Amino acid sequence: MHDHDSCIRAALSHAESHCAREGVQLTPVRRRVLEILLEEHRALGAYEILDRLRDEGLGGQPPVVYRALDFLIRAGLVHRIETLNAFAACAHAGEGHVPVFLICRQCRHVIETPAPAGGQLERAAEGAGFAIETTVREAEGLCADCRTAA
Amino acid sequence: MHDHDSCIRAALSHAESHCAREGVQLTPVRRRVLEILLEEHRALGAYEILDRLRDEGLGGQPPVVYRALDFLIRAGLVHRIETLNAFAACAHAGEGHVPVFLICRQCRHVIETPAPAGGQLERAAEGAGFAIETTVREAEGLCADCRTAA
DNA sequence: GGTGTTCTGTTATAATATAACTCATCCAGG
DNA sequence: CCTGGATGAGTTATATTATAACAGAACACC
Ligand SMILES: [Zn+2]
Ligand SMILES: [Zn+2]
Ligand SMILES: [Zn+2]
Ligand SMILES: [Zn+2]
Repeated sequence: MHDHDSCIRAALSHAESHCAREGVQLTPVRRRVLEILLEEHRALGAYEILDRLRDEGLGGQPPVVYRALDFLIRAGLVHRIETLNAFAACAHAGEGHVPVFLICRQCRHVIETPAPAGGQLERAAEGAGFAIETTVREAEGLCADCRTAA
Repeated sequence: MHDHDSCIRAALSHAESHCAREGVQLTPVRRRVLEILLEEHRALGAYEILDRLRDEGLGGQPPVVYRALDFLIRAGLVHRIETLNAFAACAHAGEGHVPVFLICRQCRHVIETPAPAGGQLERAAEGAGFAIETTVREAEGLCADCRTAA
């Protein structure tokens, strides 16, 4: 099993030092959005996050949460999952990785696996003279638990 | 340069024989959606396609175009580009490939490159005991033309 | 001619995302 | 001090993307 409390603390402290180093602000809204994603430990839609914020009296309109997510994504602390139109806290913040996501269509869990750069996308881009800026690598299927359950 | 007329004809004839083989119908709406995507030779949003259909008196409501797109995607004739929430005719229909997309953020062109199976996604999945059903591989950046222009 | 199947038409609405403007705060330069 | 720029939050309204739900046409099979 996984020590979720210490995993959250580590991620938050990484976020703090990252923001301090970059000279940007981890404001209460931004910090709370990151905490929510870390606590849930799964991908949440922007409006799910917004509902949580609203319950806590912290910014009741969509732009608030979308701006916070933009910030966290630019900082590399959160990833957007294109396949789900959802967002998840990075599970390997600060490790210099390309994110690869495995999304279970049954239990909806998202596994972020660390991967080195230099896969098919990079090779394809090189062949075409294309300069990559960001990449999306996502797979949908059945996770190990759901496979054994079935 | 690229002989677009013959490329469209080839793709349509592949679509016809594929549907005949599978015993499914390439109806007028479905065929026209595929033609539009082939003619444009780029990624179109569902509502852009819908506007074109409407002009031709062929199905004026969103469900019509979304249903046609579902069909064409299931048939492997069209791909959904997750990064753009858009759709593009497959440039390698019938060649048994995993789609890899290079999306230029400047000219919005989408390059579909053929790629073999067995990249990072598959390796990551194997390590996690995850059974892949579909994959998304997309990169955003600058295409060769836009790089030389800049 | 009934009966199941497939496809389309239509209305309404859900879910996701952004534009545009306002206001508060902080802080460096004068 | 006080002021002008920068940053971030609040708010209203709206744009964009996608689906639910149900009705009717067309056809195929028995
Ligand atoms: Zn990550
Ligand atoms: Zn699962
Ligand atoms: Zn393809
Ligand atoms: Zn370009």
